[in-house]
Amino acid sequence: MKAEEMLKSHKVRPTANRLIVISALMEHEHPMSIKEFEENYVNLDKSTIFRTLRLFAKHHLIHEIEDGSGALKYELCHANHSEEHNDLHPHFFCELCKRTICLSNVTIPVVKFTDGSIVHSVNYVLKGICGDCCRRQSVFSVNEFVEG
Amino acid sequence: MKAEEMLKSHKVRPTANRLIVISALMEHEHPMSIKEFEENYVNLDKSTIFRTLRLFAKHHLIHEIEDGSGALKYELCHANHSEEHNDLHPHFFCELCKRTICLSNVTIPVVKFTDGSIVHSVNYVLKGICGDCCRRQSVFSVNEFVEG
DNA sequence: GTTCTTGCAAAATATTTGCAAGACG
DNA sequence: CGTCTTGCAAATATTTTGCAAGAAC
Repeated sequence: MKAEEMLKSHKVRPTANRLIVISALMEHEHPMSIKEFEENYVNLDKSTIFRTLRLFAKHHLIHEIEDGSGALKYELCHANHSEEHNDLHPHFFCELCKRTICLSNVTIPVVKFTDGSIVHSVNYVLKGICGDCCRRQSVFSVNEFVEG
Repeated sequence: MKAEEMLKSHKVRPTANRLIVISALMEHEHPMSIKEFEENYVNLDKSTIFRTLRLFAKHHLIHEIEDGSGALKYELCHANHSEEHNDLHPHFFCELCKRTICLSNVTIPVVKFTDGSIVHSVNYVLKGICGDCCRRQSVFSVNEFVEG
């Protein structure tokens, strides 16, 4: 789906800025932080990015991911239906290369929940050292970089 | 276990401040933010709290929980062994009353992970409206959500 | 014209550090 | 003594808002 249709189908007016933001999210395969938008699209203002992403989230175009990096990350929602986030997957945050990786092949394990609570979203994040970093730094013992 | 033993057994020197912090964590059954410490223990300095908690986390006395409230939460680690966090459980963050509730009766579902990554920690947070708030506010229809 | 959107500045919130004084062993 | 710990102030980081100008309808 093209960027413009994407917005329209979620009842978001496709302004220039919004098209930039949604396109960026469609191109990148990893979740992006506000800072990342600022750095890569210099003419976008921080508060515009913030408000745009908040709007997108409200309209279920994107997910917010708290990966413990200190900054929220955002990624496209691939759910089939606009109101139902059925594309939830865990994320892995690498403490070395600071990347947040979608484990999109893994369905999020659902927790039984029976006390009348309403669940709006699920955030499942693993933290550690990713495979790439492990291999890259195999000269060091595992314990050395656990300690930082 | 008493506060002082707790610290000593994890090789943390039991200073007055640290005893206050660890005791607070032992008394409260819910995860606490730095702000909560500041407000409830006025003579504790913010940076002292911060450094104390960081130290505790490093020595596996506590867990850090990112519940999406904007501030990290901390709670006692009840794991059997000091190096192995086997007491991990999901948390539920209520968007209305802002409480973070431990679903301590639920074991965290483990994601298969096979590419050579090292997992240090797991953060599994559900967000929504807790049962108490739901009942209090009949505004929300129970059917609106994914009953898990 | 009215509403929506944006850019700029700045407030608000949270985390983190530098440094010197004090406590501890 | 030397090291660890603390309090204070301030830097940094991130999120969020106020407001007026501009764009869209």
